[in-house]
Amino acid sequence: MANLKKTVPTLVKDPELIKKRREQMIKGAVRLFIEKGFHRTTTREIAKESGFSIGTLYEYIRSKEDVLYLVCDAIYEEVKNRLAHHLDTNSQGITRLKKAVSAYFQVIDDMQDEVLVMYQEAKSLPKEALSYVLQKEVEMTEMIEQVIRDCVSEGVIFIQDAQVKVVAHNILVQGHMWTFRRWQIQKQFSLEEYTNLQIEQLLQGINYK
Amino acid sequence: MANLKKTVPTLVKDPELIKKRREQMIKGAVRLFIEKGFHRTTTREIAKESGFSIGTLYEYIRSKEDVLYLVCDAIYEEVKNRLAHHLDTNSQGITRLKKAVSAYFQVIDDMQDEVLVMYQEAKSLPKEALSYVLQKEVEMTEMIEQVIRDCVSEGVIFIQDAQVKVVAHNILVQGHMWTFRRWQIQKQFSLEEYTNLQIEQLLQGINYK
Amino acid sequence: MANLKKTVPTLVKDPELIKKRREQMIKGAVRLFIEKGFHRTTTREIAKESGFSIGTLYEYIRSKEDVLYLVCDAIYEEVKNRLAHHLDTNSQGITRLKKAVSAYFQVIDDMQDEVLVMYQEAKSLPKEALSYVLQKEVEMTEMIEQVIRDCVSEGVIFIQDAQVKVVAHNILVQGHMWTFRRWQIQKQFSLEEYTNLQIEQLLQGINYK
Amino acid sequence: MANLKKTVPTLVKDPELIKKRREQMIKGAVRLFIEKGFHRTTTREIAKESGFSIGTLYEYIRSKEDVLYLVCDAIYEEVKNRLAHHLDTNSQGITRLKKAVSAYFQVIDDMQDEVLVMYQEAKSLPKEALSYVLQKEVEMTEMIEQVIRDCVSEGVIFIQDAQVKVVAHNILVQGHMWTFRRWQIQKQFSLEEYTNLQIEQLLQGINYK
DNA sequence: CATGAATGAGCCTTCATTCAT
DNA sequence: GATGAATGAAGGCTCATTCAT
Repeated sequence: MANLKKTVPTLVKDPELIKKRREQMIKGAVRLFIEKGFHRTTTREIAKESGFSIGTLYEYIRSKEDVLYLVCDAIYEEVKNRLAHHLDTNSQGITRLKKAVSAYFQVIDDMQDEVLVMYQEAKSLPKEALSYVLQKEVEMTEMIEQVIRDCVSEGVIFIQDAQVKVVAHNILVQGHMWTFRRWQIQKQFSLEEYTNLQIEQLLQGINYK
Repeated sequence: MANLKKTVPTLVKDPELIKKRREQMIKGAVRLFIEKGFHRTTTREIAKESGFSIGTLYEYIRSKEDVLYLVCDAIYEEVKNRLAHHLDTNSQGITRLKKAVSAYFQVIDDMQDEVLVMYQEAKSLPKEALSYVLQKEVEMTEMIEQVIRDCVSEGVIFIQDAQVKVVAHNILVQGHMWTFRRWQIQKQFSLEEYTNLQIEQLLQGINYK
Repeated sequence: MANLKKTVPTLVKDPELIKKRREQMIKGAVRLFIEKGFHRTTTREIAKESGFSIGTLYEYIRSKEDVLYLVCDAIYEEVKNRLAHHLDTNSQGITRLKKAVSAYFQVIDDMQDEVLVMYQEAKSLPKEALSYVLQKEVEMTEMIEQVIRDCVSEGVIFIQDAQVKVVAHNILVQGHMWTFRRWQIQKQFSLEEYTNLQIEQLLQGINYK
Repeated sequence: MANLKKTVPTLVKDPELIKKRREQMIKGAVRLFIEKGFHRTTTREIAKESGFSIGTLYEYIRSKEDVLYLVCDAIYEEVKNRLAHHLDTNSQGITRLKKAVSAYFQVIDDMQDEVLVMYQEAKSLPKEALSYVLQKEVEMTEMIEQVIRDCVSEGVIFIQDAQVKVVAHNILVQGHMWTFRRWQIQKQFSLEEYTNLQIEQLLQGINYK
């Protein structure tokens, strides 16, 4: 269950430089992937957008797929970090869950393009790299699950264990929805409205007889 | 808002033949796209898998993207038809909604691979073709919305209009979830369990203080 | 010990065409390999020299190494055929061996450039292809050995078995010498002189006390 | 016909250092060339195998081809030296020639890989460098020729002048044979057997009527 | 002197598309 | 209508060489 970070081999030795160059690279690649997708972006374009030559690009990666991995990894890391940061509340009771959902939706909204790219292109990752990335998804799910379980422990929510998982997945996916279906949803709702409606639905379900 | 079917130009006149060849083509292409994705599939492979030559393939389409359009269109049509077929019930009250959700999840489960392919590759469609396909998504949403509204009209559900939309989207996306997150979800739940849990959640929300 | 011909896969089906195109390709490639060696020759150059486009080249081979294999194979085949043709004599006694050596040296002289290329570049063949080619060398050796053995059977030569092998190898290699050391040898001797001297040496050795 | 040693320019002044670094370099390069050939070896690999950086490598050479020249030159020098050392006998008569051949074959056997590399890769040398190296080959031939001529002078061998040259070339090439055709010959004979058979053949030729 | 990051020309190969038969 | 050979733009990647530190 350990999830050692997969490291992409480099020809360059200086760790400082690696960090710097990869940041440039990721930034450039994300911009391009958002614009035209992974397959339609060439390595030459990535190099240029990153501010260095094609030769230099390949000093920091072995293959184009490495760029994708680096990009997906960075985006996940960013989302997770932001989320973790926002979850760090002292709220009590159901408020805690509400705030978590709000925070999560907010993070997704802030990183719409990145999230979109990641979910659309990750499938092009080589098998092993994909596993590493999917593991991150599992971790995200667990973070949300934990918030719910905390509420259960506190006695503010009464649901069976299986339902916890389903609800966690639902919340996650409702975040994705906000980006994937934005051409429909963001025309109809503001983020705040969307958040409120989803939280309401989450807590009360449909009010039926 | 018009939804005229976008037609792909052909060099061949005989409509019967067009229909036949395109069916072969779609069947072959879906198989390949499922296996290796749109970008990694070559037109030669599509022709071969379809049972005719590359030259013939290009008698029935203008570009590789046309194949993708035909495939996405066919899959949507199939999903919509199957769903429409299953919705055709005489159920009353909340049961009607429950059955709709069940039916929808069942359809998705039956067409997992196709649904997965469609949602993953549609983004590679040229702008205009993408619009046509997304329109189908809107229609699907409306079908679900209609079921909910019917319940509202019948007086078995009391929710505001905005919530109807959100719930419809949620249901749709929970269907996608069943395929997109199958590596997590299908390990944890059977389709029946998943369906029941989602319906329960949908109707009652979280049982909280 | 069977030596099935290794066939290079093609995208083209018409065997006539394959034969024709490959002949063009081999001819062009030999010319280039002679001029600048295998590694310094580009696939584009091969295509151009063969009279077709780079795309077409790759319809008839899978990799650059395939060209080298085709070239080596063709040269060996040519040398072997020519030699076999010339060996087809009715000579008796030692004359038979003399004629064989003459014929062989003549063939080598006629195909100097090709022979040179083949022996210099074959090492770049992938392992398996190299084996196929080396097998041809074995067959050549056996052809020469056979001529010697025939003389032994006829009772015109008396040498032990091991010596037969060594002599056969020597003859082969003295042929190669004529091309590999041409910058020295061909300055000093005409082919006829060289042939006579080698035959004399072969038969009598050094006349020593 | 002058045979001035071609010197490879350096950025470094200190002759001691140059000598030391080049020895490292040659040792490393030979190892790599034996393993994968000149063209498949990169300058980076050479630097690494030599124990210094790519930058340093280029302080001691101007181009990759310089490395090849240095390597070929060093190998030839080594072969020549070893041979000269072994020839330094006091033997008389035909024994002198026999010992020379034995010694030469022994040297070749000891340096198989190096000899193989040199003869296979020297062709990639730039024209001028190639001439320098070939000159070494001439010198080797002359060394052998001299041994034969000494025998002729001593009156133990009676052959015409032209034959002397041919025999010298034959001996040289029979040495190469031992490495180039090792996949055939070394399977059939030990070095001793091979040496004896070749000497026998050299002296007596084929015993024919 | 030594280092190693940067460069970019150039290589091999693929593949969507066309068109003569 | 069907076929498949031909095309060449374009892509991913390598590697000899340079030069600032």
